[in-house]
Amino acid sequence: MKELNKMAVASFQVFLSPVKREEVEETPFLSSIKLSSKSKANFRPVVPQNLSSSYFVSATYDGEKRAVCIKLYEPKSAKIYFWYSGTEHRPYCLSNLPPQELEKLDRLMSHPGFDHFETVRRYDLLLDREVNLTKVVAKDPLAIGGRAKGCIRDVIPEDYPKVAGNQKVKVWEAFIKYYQCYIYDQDLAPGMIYRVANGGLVPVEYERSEDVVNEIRQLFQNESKELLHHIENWARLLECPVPDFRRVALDIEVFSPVATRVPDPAEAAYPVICASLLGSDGRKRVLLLKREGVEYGAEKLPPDVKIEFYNSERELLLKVFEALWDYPFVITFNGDDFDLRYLWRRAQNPELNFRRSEVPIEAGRRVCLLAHGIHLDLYKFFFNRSIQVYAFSQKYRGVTLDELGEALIGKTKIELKKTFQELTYTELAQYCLRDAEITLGLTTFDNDLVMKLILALTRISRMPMEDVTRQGVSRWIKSFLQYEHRRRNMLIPNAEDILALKGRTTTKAIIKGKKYKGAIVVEPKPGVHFNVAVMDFSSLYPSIIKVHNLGYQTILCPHQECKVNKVPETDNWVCTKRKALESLLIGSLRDLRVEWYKPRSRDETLSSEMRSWYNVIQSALKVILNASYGVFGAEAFDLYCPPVAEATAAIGRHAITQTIKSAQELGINVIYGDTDSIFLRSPSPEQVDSLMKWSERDLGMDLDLDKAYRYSVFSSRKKNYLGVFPDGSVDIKGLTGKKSHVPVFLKKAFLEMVNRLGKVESPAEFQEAKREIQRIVRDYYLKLKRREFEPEELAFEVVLGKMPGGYVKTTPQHVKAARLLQDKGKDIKVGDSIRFVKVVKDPHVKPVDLVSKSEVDVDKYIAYLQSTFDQVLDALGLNFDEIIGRTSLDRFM
DNA sequence: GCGGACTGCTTACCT
DNA sequence: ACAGGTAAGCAGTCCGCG
Repeated sequence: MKELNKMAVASFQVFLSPVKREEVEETPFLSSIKLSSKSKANFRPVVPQNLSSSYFVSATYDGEKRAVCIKLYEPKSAKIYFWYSGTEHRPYCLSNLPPQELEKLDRLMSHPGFDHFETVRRYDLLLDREVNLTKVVAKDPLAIGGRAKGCIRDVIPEDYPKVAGNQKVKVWEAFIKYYQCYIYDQDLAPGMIYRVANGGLVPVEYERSEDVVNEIRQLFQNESKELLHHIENWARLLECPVPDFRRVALDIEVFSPVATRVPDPAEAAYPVICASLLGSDGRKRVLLLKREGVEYGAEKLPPDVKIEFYNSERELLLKVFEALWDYPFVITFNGDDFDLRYLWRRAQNPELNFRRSEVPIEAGRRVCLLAHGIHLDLYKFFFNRSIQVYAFSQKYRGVTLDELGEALIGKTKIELKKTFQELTYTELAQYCLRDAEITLGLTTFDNDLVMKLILALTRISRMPMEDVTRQGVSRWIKSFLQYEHRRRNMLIPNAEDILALKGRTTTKAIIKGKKYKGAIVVEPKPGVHFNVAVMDFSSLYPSIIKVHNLGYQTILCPHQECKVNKVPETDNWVCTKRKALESLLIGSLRDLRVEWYKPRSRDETLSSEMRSWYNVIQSALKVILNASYGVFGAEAFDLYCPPVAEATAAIGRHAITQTIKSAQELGINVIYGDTDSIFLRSPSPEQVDSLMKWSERDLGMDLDLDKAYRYSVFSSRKKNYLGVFPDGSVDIKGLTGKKSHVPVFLKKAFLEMVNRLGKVESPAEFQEAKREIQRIVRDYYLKLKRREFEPEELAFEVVLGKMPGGYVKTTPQHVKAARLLQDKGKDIKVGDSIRFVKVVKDPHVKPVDLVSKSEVDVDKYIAYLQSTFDQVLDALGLNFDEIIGRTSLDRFM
């Protein structure tokens, strides 16, 4: 085990005046606590010489100490401790110029942050050979790449051509945050357990069951040694137990002179009038500012909620700050941009007279972090598309506290009938408390699922918890790939170098403006098909990346002899001599999820606690795996390499076409397929089995039976079908009647039909069902004709993708409605759902609240009813016009 | 000046 | 700031039309 040297600094967090606070208890495992007498450090939590097992939860760079600060969470005391790196590691970047050439650069040599040169060797994966490089070591990360002019990474390529002509000079690894650099080089594992011994940071091996280790080894014995090694490494990170996170949810309310305006945190011009602090320890506090003319109110708050009144805003803020110094984790919803930012800005107000050291918030340009604990902004986390789609299977749509609360924990915000100023104290308290309840609830439901998910992602990505919650999946993947490069002494390439060598694609996308051809969708066979089996490749793209050795190094590699190893349908070739890092890492994650965590998350022989943890891990892996192909086609990704994405998709197309061919040769009727799946009409178990074996043998990939339908209904439209399971439940894909923006009137009609279809068990029962479906269609048609509806039921609900003013090319209907709302003084933001009804009069839309029954454009709704039902009626051999008794002449009229 | 054919924009969805 | 493919509706444009 490796011990790291560091410098030990002072003690514990101590509050001197003006904040009164109980003496902090000394915990027995802290051997030396030094209390700093310097007022500047009053509020700084400090470093113990010794500390028992604690979780590495965060890392930052401390500019004053010129050291990496690692935040350790000790779960028994439920406190955060700091550990600082020493001088053994310094920020650096790499250059291809030898030291004697670099020495010619005045601005480099005279840079106050420059320290020294070292000569190093690295493996350059693009060139497939070792290279000699100079490590330019600095005293401070800002010297390498600060915002000030003349930082080292700019100076080297700018100045060298001036002294030596046009020679190609480059720098590498100059854009890596220093604390990440430190994590990679010291082989640290965020999210894992460490202790501090004599001032050194020591990894702690947790107790692992021998059985688990052996079972994993057994399970993957046929894989390569390298792959097994990675599987075991990931498992070591992911099997590690999870602590209980002591945390507080914070929500504040601010006075506003204009009822419809939210106060701007950049100004923080108005007082904070209420704050809720809801602890995972059960403490529930609502802090209220006493104001003139405000009534107490009759509302009863729960008895365990402590209501605190403050005569001055300063006192109130001090109490809030006290909690922010105390709790190791602080949870907010949009705290980066509102709650914490507002508090921070407010504390700058000279009238409130706060000293810098009293304020626990460190406001950056886009984030607000805590000087002491960890701030997790759930808005950013739930906004993450990958989290939304893959971890929560689109259970929520809009990313608002209200919608998330409703969708995940069944708790909504309190609806206000009055403006903020008109609220009584208790009404305000209730409102604010509810927001904090939802915020905390979002981290506690399903046994702290969200906290566990964040921790799992922290371990995989090797990033601090704060960063994991704020950044997208491409950053997570980048981070662990950078770590793996450093582990192996490989040079982390510059994006432009990959692009220069491997930026071209050879296939033509079907969609205009896309870079390469994607997946195949099989033309469906329209009609009703009984006994349908759906087979699919488990994790198709990650499997391809694994099996076909794909990565930026191996695609279009420099070896002449590999050029025959062509990717089908493209001009790309893949290396036959080296193993790609991405192939190894994504492959091992895939195998671990598919073969280990997914089955065990459903294994009834395990405790429910174990199952739920395994379920968290398998969804974390799912999030990463689902993005692992896409990132190579995403310009923002540091290892952006379009031919890798192109090859992955091409091999995917090849795999599914071959599979369809093979199925047909086995005499199976393939009725549909999309990307990685094929739909088979009443195949025999033997046929299914043969196909699985064929895939395993000929493609080297797992083709599994995914689901079986009693019957399925297809129109001629792709990505558009309905399948009835043996138990009568109905799987609906892509049909308009299920889409979220469709008026409830149409959804209700559609649902009635779906329910009827769920009851059909055999072809013979279809006649009766068809008759009833015709009746349903007629009923709803007549309801529209007779205007038997409420405008509310006819509202479309479409989300604004931009600010209403941002639409310059066209003005879609929901934007027209949004602008009408703005005219009424409503505050409209990106992401808001706009509810509107189609009307006869000119702009043809109206916000739902302004519509009366008589203005509704009934014909438009009948047309919508038709298109909604046509998707299914086609397949049933029914015709909308005939059902409603409309002749072609009627339609002409 | 109007309608049809067309393209492009936008959203929601599938894998 | 993961990808491409598909459906649907509407907005805008162009062209023909005595």
